[in-house]
Amino acid sequence: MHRPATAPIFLAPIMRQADPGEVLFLEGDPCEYVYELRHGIARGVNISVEGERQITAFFFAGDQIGLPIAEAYRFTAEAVTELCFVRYSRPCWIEVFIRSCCEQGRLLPSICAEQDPIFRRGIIVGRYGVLARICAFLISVIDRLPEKEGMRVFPLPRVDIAAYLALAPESVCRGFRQLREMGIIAMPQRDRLRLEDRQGLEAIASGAQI
Amino acid sequence: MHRPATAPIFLAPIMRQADPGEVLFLEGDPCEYVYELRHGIARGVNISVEGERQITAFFFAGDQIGLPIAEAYRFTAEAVTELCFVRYSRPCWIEVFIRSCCEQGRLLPSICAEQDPIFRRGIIVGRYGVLARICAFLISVIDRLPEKEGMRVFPLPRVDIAAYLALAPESVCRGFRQLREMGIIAMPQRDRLRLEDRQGLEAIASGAQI
DNA sequence: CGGGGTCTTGATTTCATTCAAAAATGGTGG
DNA sequence: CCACCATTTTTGAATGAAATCAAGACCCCG
Repeated sequence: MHRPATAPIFLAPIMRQADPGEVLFLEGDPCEYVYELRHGIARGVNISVEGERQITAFFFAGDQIGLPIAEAYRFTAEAVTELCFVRYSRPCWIEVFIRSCCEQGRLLPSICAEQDPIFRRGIIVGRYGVLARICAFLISVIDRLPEKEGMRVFPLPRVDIAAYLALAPESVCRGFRQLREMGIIAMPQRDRLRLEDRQGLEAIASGAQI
Repeated sequence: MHRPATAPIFLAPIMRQADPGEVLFLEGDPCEYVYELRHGIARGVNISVEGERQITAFFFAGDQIGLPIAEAYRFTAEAVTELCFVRYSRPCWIEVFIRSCCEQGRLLPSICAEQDPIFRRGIIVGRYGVLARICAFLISVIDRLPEKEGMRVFPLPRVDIAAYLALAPESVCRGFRQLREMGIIAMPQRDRLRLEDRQGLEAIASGAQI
């Protein structure tokens, strides 16, 4: 299991659980804890005044989320699947952070690890075309999904993928079908996925015409 | 090195300049310097393999960009207008960063200040509709534009706005026209802008139907 | 006073959303 | 184990919005 370089420094904390849909923390709340995912998938959610819901990132086992970079959390974090996680209090996390800054002289994978998915999502959503977005999305998640009997476990609801890609759920569905018909992916069930043609996927993701 | 407590955090560095279009640093290059803008506007650019160009952020006077959060810069930085800036070497910046972490116990506006615009852009681009995106964009920049004779100086090329909003330049143009006709903004010249109806702007930005 | 670039406008085409409905899935209780 | 229901997913057809295509206007600079 992937784990950030800071993890071993912490004392073993209590392992906690969350059910699908459960909220870990709310956008705007003061950053009290940093959450470290051990198992399962979480989503970062932002809701506009008018109720438009965007998923700004998906997070996986090994990710730390809710870093106290600002005073308040910048997104709401919810469990997508059953979740196992631990959490560190803000002062405790900052202490470890600073120590590891001093020792290693670099600003830590941890900050990067939370910011990067958000950054990448911006670029994915900025692409033209349903297929390009879906492919770019798949590339960014496929390697972090657990494997089972030669297939990736892909438990993300279509609605969530749509909210992440800024598309209608129907468009997501049609996109997946097209990729199946093109022989780029296999999806025998909703939540099982296998990459058949990585090159093709990458080509479409980076804007190649079909 | 001994320094009185009242001393400015950084020693006064050399003031540098850049012309429109000039590159400050390139995506992928190792983070050698942090750039602090003193005057003018810069853009963060990401180019896909196929040449699709996205502007992932605009930066203004007071912003620090190119923070060494990862080993390499995650975007290319270019001057949009004439630019004045200073820069700090990576080790120097990190030293100040850590000290200020320790003293204040918080992770600094500085990181936030670079990440936030990128985060916000993701949300803007994730919105449906040309007008909603343009309005959300205007809200995020209008207060950072310098004022002149009762109008904001708005020197961003339409092409850049389009690359930022993931729209065609023509759509940006039509959007601005519509906002003008609705009496929400005034744009007597390309690079002059006045907000006539902030509430209206905010309403459209957050998804209100017209 | 040109001339190259950016910007704006209009007409057309393309593509994604929407609307509507059917199929699949998962969970529950008999 | 099966029938039933609620929810999610998938599919098809129609609508609508933004991209594209093609000119024309404007602006800056020499």
